[in-house]
Amino acid sequence: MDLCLEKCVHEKAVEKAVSCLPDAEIIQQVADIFKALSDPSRLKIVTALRHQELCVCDLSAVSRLSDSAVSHQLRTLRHQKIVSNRRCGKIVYYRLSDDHVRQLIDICLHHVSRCD
Amino acid sequence: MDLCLEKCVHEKAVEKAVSCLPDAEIIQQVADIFKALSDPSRLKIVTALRHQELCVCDLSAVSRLSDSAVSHQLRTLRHQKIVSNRRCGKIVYYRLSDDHVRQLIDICLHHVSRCD
DNA sequence: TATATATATGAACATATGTTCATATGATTG
DNA sequence: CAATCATATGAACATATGTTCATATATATA
Repeated sequence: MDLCLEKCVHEKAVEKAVSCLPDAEIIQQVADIFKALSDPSRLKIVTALRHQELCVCDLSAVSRLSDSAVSHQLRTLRHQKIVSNRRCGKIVYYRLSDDHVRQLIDICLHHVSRCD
Repeated sequence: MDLCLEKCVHEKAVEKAVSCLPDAEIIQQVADIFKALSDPSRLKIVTALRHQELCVCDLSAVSRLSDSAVSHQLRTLRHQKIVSNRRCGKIVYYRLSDDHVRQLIDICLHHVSRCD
């Protein structure tokens, strides 16, 4: 362990950063949201849901993944409360839970498109 | 393989979603940005840099990670162009490259704090 | 009730990832 | 130039992750 606690160079700045840093729990929650969006398969699913709700089968077609793979990924997204669903007979429709997700994706798409 | 291509339920919606879906390359780039932010250690580093630049040693202190671990993570963040650096003698200062990153983190912090 | 369809889940496997430890590089100072 | 400090990197290891395949559940229909 070479934790830089005494030798640290900019004491004032470090103190400020430490005091502004969110709790470990909050950091973990934010990390979990980003993680949910960090896989291309899940990102395709979420992006496809930006403008409309779709069923699992639709999402398989759009993402070109197996139904099973989509279902597994939807579970992850559900657990992170990124998507919600409603059942209508045999069919389960998924939608984005929250507009924040839409914003995150839009910012990133903007970012990689260099439109700033 | 049980790709749902013929049986797909909502042809119109699927077509629309497919036509709106960004290229695989763009999806991958966006996923990479989210992935860079999906680890608590990297997220601590990036969050600490939200309001000021800090050197590696400072970042070790703030995040309570070893210098080596911080340096490895900074490399990842550098490769994703999330942070930039400047050298000043022995010391290397890191800062966020782009305001988009700040926005992403702010939205997520807002989101998990349920302030909507 | 039996069958079919849409979705969900568990186990297994291969691959990716984050940390540590050892060591290297680059810059300052004696 | 030698020593020291700040940072960077490579290898190794344990853990996490995404897909597939097999199977289960839930709903509709014959």
